[in-house]
Amino acid sequence: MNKLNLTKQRKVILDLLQHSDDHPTASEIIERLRDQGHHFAYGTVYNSLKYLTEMELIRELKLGETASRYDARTDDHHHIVCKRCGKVDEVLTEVPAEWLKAVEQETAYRVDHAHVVLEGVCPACRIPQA
Amino acid sequence: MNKLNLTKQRKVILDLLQHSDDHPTASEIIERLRDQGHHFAYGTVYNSLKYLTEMELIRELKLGETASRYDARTDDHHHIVCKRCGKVDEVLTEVPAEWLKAVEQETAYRVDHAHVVLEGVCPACRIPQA
DNA sequence: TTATAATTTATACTTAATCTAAATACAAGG
DNA sequence: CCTTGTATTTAGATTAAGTATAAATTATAA
Ligand SMILES: [Mn+2]
Ligand SMILES: [Mn+2]
Ligand SMILES: [Zn+2]
Ligand SMILES: [Zn+2]
Repeated sequence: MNKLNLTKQRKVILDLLQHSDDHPTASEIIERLRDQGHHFAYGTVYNSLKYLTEMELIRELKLGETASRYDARTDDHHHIVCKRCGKVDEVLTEVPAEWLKAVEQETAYRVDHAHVVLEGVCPACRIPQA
Repeated sequence: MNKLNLTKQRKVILDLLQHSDDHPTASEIIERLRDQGHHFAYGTVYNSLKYLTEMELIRELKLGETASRYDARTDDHHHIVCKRCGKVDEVLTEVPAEWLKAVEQETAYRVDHAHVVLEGVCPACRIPQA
């Protein structure tokens, strides 16, 4: 409920994410900041990512890799990972509500949220190689 | 394709998992082994879990927590995590095949596998407190 | 038995992420 | 403009999960 405090560092990091077309990890973000001439402290990048996530300006993705990825897309959606090249793409097709109902029936949980991580092979990796 | 080599350590760990009704992490497994009087090296537990996973006798679960969990249930299924108490329960209801088809259409990926991690509140945590 | 390969063990190391304490920036109030 | 309190950044230390290494042990096979 607090008012947003976008420091220079937080703004730069948010901007970087909003102009990325992928889902970078913290260390990829640090690399890109370096490339842009910024030298924020390691901890600042983590703090900023946490702050932006709490403010719901970005989302933290845990896709089962060692490091979290970050996403400026904040609407509910899923992700698919290419098992060959590691590319992470968006999945906007929504999980059917009846399925969630069925899960509530089965488990007796109240279901708040579902995140699907799909694994597959991306179009580029499927092209036959010479 | 190699024949199974279940050493004493691997057997004990597999047995422990098969008799667990939850989804313990590696360090929880190490604790329980201690309680049973076993003192396997730290690395042996990790190696055994990796071996058993590769042999498909158990499955490694990455539910977005800091540590992997392990599951002796090897048929395809999903998981729901209670946001209050952290309990992890099984979800056997299968994701509709049409949904997977729709994702293939949307992304142009070939989809091999989908793992859903649901978040909700378990029945016990929903009981009104005094 | 002796040689060979696989596994376990103890320990060192890596990586992602958090914590800490000092330095810096920022927002009011006077 | 100056002073004071609060929030943030910084650099570096620390934690936690997991991996790597090399010596010791165990199992397999000639
Ligand atoms: Mn996304
Ligand atoms: Mn399970
Ligand atoms: Zn690919
Ligand atoms: Zn609960």
